[in-house]
Amino acid sequence: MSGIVAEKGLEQSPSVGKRRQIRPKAERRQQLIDATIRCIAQQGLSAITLQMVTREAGLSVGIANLHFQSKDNLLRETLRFVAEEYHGGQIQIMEGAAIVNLGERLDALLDFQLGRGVTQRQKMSVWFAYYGEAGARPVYQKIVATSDRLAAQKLEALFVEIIKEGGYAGSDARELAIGYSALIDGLHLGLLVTPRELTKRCARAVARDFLRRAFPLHVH
Amino acid sequence: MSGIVAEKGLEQSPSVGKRRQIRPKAERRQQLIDATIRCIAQQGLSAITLQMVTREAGLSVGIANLHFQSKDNLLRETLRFVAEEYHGGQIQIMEGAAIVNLGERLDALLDFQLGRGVTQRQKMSVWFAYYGEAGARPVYQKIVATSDRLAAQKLEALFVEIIKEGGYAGSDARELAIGYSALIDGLHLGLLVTPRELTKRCARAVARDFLRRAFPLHVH
DNA sequence: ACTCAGAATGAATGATCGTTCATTCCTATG
DNA sequence: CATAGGAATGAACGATCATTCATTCTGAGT
Repeated sequence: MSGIVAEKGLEQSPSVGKRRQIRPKAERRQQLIDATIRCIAQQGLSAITLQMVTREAGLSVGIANLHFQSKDNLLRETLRFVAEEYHGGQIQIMEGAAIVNLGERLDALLDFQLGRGVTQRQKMSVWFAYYGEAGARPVYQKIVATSDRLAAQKLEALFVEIIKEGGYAGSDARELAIGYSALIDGLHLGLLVTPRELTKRCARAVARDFLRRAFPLHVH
Repeated sequence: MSGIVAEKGLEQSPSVGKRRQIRPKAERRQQLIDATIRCIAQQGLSAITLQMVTREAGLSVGIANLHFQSKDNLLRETLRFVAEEYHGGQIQIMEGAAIVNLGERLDALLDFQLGRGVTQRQKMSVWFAYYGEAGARPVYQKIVATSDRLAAQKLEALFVEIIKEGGYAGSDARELAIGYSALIDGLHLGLLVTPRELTKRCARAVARDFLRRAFPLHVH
């Protein structure tokens, strides 16, 4: 169903495979993290329960504390996974040698950030669920900041190249990178909270418009 | 201390005024909403408790269910209050006749949205705490959408005027309004999650840069 | 085929939460 | 001053949660 994260649909079977299976630790951890993501997206971070997560994973309640020492730790590791997946995907595009043309690289980045897929909405929910708690929990701030910083640096470096290539005078790469990142975050928020009034198509157009005003020679 | 919302500091007294007071219903409701805002900002939405809120308000536990029928309802009304305060403030600036110059009106709007004050950070926490749950709770989406729609319309109308006055060809007011709103939201997010890497001064500069590129004759 | 390290289970525990409601105590009204 | 209406209280209750751990079961190594 979801395609990207969940490779196995075995544990969903309702009343058949009751036979317990022993699997390597890393696999179980990922299985629980995936279930946590689905639960947060469907029920919210404040309503999440270990019974809920383990049932979604098709496992028993005790296993969560076996592989992650506590519920808090499971939530932290889940955030770390989502953050690294999102920022890692961006970084891969930005420093990937596959695309030489800088304008096309911008396009690829935008496609990734506002790309389609049911998964995307799931991830957005998780993303902002943690952001919402970040104000009260410095641990979340720290986890996000770690991978966020790297992506921000790569984006700034890409903008530096583009500014140099296009000869855009009076443009500050750092300021533009902060602006673009904030814009994407804000569009994600709009897609999540008011999906009726902000279509994905419109969000893409808005982001593209930002880039066009900044780098007219490279976009469109 | 906080100036805008909390007018009364009487209930903070720790061990003195134990004498119970009877106050009008509307006042108690607001008192509880204010306490809820402070608690969410400090502890997070997922950790909030009625005992926590009522203690912060200097009242007994039962009073929350007396004035709001349930905890869920208290949280909903708190979100409604914050949303209307934020969007109402914007609308007041945008349709206020006090400022005739359109460029100055933009400045005032930006000052309001990225203005200083301890209160601001408290409100941002609450704001995103609810956004984080919006994916799983359609009620929150509805509450925010109600006041958000109005502010979005007013902003678009302001941009239409500015585009007309400045003769900015090829600019879509609706698209720009969506982009500007998203940018502000994203900057708020950055200020909340990575305050070390995004100063308020920098956020202002980024937002101003966006407006300058869109309306060069009106800004700076 | 046998064994055993350790993965997996789920009933039990104690803590905490939202909600209720019998009771207490203000205060407006006469 | 006396009184009634209702605002405010907080102990009590049932539900639910995270966490523990004695027990069961698996599967790779011999």
